[in-house]
Amino acid sequence: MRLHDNVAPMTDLKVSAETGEISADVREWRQLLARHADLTCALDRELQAGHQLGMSEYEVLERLAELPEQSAKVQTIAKSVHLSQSALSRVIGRLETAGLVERHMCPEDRRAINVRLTDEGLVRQTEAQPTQRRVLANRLHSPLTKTCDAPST
Amino acid sequence: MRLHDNVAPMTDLKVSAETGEISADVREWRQLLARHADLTCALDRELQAGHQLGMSEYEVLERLAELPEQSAKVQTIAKSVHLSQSALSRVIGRLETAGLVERHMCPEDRRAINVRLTDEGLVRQTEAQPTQRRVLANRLHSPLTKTCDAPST
DNA sequence: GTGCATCTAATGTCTAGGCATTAAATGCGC
DNA sequence: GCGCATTTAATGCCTAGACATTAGATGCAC
Repeated sequence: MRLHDNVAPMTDLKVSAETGEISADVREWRQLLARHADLTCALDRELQAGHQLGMSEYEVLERLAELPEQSAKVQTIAKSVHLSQSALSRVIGRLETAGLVERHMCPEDRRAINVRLTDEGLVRQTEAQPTQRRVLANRLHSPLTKTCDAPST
Repeated sequence: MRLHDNVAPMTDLKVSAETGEISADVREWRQLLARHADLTCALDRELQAGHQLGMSEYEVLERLAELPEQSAKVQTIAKSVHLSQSALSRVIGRLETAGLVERHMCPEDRRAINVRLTDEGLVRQTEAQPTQRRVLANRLHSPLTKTCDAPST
């Protein structure tokens, strides 16, 4: 679960010192977890089934496709995606293997790598986008039954 | 990423057929992802550092502690936690090894397992709860800088 | 009773992803 | 120039968790 080093050192602050009650925060947190699980699950399944893409792969493709130059340094991508640097490196590796992006050396900084969307990558992202949008539209504001069955049929 | 079988078969529905724009849904989805990553990361880190508990372990302890009888069948717990049946079984295994819960056979249905919070488990959950509440209070509505650094100091 | 479908929880296996380390490149101090 | 800290991306290693399978228990049909 843990992510890179995102977390501030703990300091104490208003703890409402609840005893046994379920606080509003906890209710909201559980809703967030439920929504996240539902969407993540649906997106992953539909992107995989329809376009052979995992959610992280799609996210990276999408970020590249949004840029006018359709390429970016790994570091830049890292800032807009919730993945550790190593995980991102591996996602890019999978995308490269699949022929959807290419890795190129940066001439001006030879430590950095430029990741460029290939034509096929753009096609794939363009195909997958409606799937993602449809899932979001269907589920982002749906009632949340926890057993998240079939609200869209 | 994928979860059990939560997902409905795809059917087409209002796709707003956006072209290149970032839709409101996408913005909302990215916020959800960011919030989830931030909280997950912070909770996991603080629960681990302060109480030797992962987030999933804590969630299960909390669910049990909320029940008057402080025990439940695995199946029942599964319904309130976003884990596959196998993952839950392993979380319970870790909790059992740590002495925080006990597994007992159900007399009335010998397939089922009753999971009971031990005294130590209750103590641990009680100690950890303020940590969880503090993190939620600090971060659940904080501005979201994506590089989620130190909003609480 | 004997099958047989169903349900329960545990486990084998695999992948994604996190942390730590590494190698290469940079750039600054000297 | 020569070191040395910093930055970049890749990789080794490990854990959590998902899917598939398994073993045991149940219960119904007959």
